[in-house]
Amino acid sequence: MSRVRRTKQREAILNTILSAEGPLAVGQIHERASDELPGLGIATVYRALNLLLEEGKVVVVSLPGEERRYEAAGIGHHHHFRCSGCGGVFDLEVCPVGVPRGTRLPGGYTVEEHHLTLYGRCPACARG
Amino acid sequence: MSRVRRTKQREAILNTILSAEGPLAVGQIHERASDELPGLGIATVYRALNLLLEEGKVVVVSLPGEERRYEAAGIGHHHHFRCSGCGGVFDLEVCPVGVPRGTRLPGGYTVEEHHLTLYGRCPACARG
DNA sequence: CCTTTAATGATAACAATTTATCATTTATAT
DNA sequence: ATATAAATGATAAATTGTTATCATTAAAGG
Repeated sequence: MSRVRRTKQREAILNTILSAEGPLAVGQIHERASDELPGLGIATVYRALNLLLEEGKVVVVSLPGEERRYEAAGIGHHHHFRCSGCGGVFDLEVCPVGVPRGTRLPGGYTVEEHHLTLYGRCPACARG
Repeated sequence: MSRVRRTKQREAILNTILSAEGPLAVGQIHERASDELPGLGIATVYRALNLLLEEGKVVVVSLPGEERRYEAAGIGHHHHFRCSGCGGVFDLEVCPVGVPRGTRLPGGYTVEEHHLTLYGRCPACARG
């Protein structure tokens, strides 16, 4: 008996996420996947995202003060850049944080993880 | 003519924020200030916070995926530690981020600001 | 001590985001 | 090709967080 079916909606949604320059918000996913599949319902996007999360194919990315975004799972430790011009969020490869796991900070705080967001201008917005 | 009045509610709310170990969520502010002033309404907390923001006495702090928090203004550039044990958020003095303003990253991104959150165990939760 | 009116507390109203409902469509095993 | 039930799209409903409303309370200047 089959359980989960393969549909063009889910395919379009996953493709959108996999080909993105960084994590996307639900509205962005809906917009972009709708280009490929006009008429796509927003509820379908939410359902597909929850399924992809359960399957471990996608992870949630939260930036401070912003709505949830979604990006492909398995791209390892990385951080994000938020452009103050276009509002876009991009994956970065650099990790300029000098606090490895296990570091004990003054005050007695033991660091297990960190979350960094860089803000500034992306190349396209740099001249504007 | 007097404009803004000095009330015990606002005083309790500001005291709560000034004496906190880090930024507090609205609910926490309400709880703590209610200890000093039983019966305090949640709407009053919101109103006081908006006033304090306008006056520049308080600033908003957002951690990834969490509701807004509020802390005293004027404590300069700093970051936050979030304890995975008690859920508390604490101010840190360290800034272990090696990306000064103006840095140009590979990919052409120009950094203007950064936002760091460290996760781990606070001293009190370290043994638990 | 009065008077004025800003502030409060309770709660309804809003706004934004996510989930539930349900009739219809469609993937897929036979 | 057909039957079955998962998936979809439209929309209502539920959540969560914040603001507006309004009768009552209480700062604070005279």
